[in-house]
Amino acid sequence: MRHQSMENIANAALRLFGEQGYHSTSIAQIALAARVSKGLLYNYFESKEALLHFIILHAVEVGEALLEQALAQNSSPQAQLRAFTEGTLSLLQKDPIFWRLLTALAFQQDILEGIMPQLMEKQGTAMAKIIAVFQQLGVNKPEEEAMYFSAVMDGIALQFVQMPDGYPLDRMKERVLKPYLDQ
Amino acid sequence: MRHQSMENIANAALRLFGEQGYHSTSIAQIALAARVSKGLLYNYFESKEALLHFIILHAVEVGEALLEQALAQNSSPQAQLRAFTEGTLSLLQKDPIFWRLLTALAFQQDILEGIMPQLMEKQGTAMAKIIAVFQQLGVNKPEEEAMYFSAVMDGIALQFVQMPDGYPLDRMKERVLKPYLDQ
Amino acid sequence: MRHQSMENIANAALRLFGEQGYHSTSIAQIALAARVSKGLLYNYFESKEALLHFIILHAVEVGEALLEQALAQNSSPQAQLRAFTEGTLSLLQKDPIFWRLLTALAFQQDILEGIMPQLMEKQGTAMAKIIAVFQQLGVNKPEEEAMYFSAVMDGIALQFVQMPDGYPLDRMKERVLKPYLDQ
Amino acid sequence: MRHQSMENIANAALRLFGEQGYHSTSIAQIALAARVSKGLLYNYFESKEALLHFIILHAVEVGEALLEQALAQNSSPQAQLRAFTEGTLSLLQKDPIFWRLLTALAFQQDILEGIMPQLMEKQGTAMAKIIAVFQQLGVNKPEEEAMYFSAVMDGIALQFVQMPDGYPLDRMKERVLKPYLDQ
DNA sequence: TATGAATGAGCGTTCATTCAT
DNA sequence: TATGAATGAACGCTCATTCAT
Repeated sequence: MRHQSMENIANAALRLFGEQGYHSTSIAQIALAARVSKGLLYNYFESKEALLHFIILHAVEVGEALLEQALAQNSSPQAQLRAFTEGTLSLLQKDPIFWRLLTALAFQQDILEGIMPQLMEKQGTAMAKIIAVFQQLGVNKPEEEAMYFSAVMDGIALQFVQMPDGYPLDRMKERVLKPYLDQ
Repeated sequence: MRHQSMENIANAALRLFGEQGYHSTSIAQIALAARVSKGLLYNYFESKEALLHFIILHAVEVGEALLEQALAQNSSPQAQLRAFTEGTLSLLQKDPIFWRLLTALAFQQDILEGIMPQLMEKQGTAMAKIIAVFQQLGVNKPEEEAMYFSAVMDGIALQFVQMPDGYPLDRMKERVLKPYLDQ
Repeated sequence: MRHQSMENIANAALRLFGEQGYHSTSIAQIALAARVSKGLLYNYFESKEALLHFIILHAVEVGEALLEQALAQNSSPQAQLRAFTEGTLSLLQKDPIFWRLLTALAFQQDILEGIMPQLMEKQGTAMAKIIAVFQQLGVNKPEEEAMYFSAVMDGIALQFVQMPDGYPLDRMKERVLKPYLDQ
Repeated sequence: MRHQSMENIANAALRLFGEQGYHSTSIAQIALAARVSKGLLYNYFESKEALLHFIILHAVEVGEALLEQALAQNSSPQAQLRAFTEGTLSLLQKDPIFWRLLTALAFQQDILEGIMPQLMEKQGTAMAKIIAVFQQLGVNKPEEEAMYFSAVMDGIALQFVQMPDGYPLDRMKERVLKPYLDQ
């Protein structure tokens, strides 16, 4: 971040996008919340869409780092899978609003068009790593299992961000891991 | 449906909302696609939001009917679960754009506010029926398992609507059912 | 009135224009209140404006008739003035909403443009008759006095229609007449 | 007034509302006449209605100041009454279009709803002061006389704004005052 | 005589974006 | 670096009016 103002803007935008949705949040609101002028915002970000893309890419990088770390800090595939799962769900728990935003955005192609290629590429890379983990786990069809696993994680995230209070995240986590870590 | 025009409007709106998102679709576009005037649209729907709600509720009712049928036309819980799973995924396959719209909407509270209560109620009713199926299946913690199951289904739907071409929906289906139907 | 429907329409329009104002009343509202279709309304009246003009001219004719009668049924100018004054104020009292409409319209040239000439002519005719009464009363400058008198009547009407409840219409009436009828 | 533009807007709106009526004047027309964009208008005024209210309250304050001054700068009730009467009529003469607007508005409740309370309160305060003047004049029933006086003033204003050219405003003024100031 | 589905111009309003300062 | 006055295109929506039936 080049500047405090830039960080303020990104944070305010993140919060407001998450709370109200992208389209329902105006530049004026963001500038007000960030305590800067609308003009300044355009010094840092080319457009409203560029601001959004900046936020999204930041988030995705957090997820990448998490996966990276889970793999690096553990040697057995079991431990890696557990670390990644726990890390992901704990991110969710720490900032549900943010992940709600991301989930919501995942379905609004009108907004994502500009960064879809980058996102797809990053997702492909991550998927490859997860497949490798399942391979080492020795499951039957590692690709299919990785896909199933990531569907489950997505589903849990989806349900959790919809209803963060009272969702049994921990029990779900154990339920996800059980088939792989049992025994 | 009072008239052909009303159906045209609802269909055009569904397609455009699904393709471009709700906010990025204008009334003018819908009217154009439905080959009616903007004014006529307001003879049938009170507002853009009301038009959306109409579409959503229609969709939810289709889902309800599916569950109903799966339960009614099968007696064993195994057959019921399979029928419901297959029915759901076949709906997805038949009209991915539509279900993409629905999934996207699930995260845009600014839009849903008006019908959230109705949706929550319907969802609660459906969940109760699914829990009952798992109870009859004799699984350990039926509530938790139902939740897990619905997370998996949501995750698969989510991934499928994101990438309908090439997604191995059938293999995922078998993967979902296996733990419950395997001997 | 050619027809019951026509009367229904005119009455409904009168009431709604009076209650809500001309611009804030829609043709749809009038048709609904008159229990006819919008289409039928256009069988009887060329346009919304024509409907308004019809109502206004009707009202003005009522006023003309009142003045006529006050003059015809009384021979002394004192009795004529009293009869006209009392008649006018009793009309006000009988249907304040209607006269409020008329008063309001008197200031909306955008609406009146089409019938201004007719109204001016009728008003000139009436004024001439009132001047004649003051002449017979032997006041100093009958033209000026007639103008003053009509200003007073307008002012009272204006205040009364603004606040029909509790306005001391009778006492005002006596106050108006006193200078002319005393002794 | 924060800016020249704001003044331009208010002046243009005043003129157009007065000439064409509130409903028949569009925001586009006002912006055009004020030589600003439609958008800018909304930087200064929340809505078309708020713009109107701003104009009205400005006008009413002018009237209040006039009464205040008439009372403060004269000690005898005769002089106060004359000063107020002359001041009022000279305001009328200076800007008939503006007062025509105000008079027209007095009858359009659909528009006034938002500021009626404020207006009523101001009017009550003014009326109390006028009653006090009549009390000091020693007339028979001061309240009633004040009401009559204000009806006369309203009636004259009404007729004058309807037909500013050729209306004998001065002679009417003298006619109004005569009963009170004559010896 | 009577209907109401259908039209389309025009409305008030919003908001991402620009630019002189 | 920072402002906020100013723009203008686009939006959702209304409504007087028409016309096939």
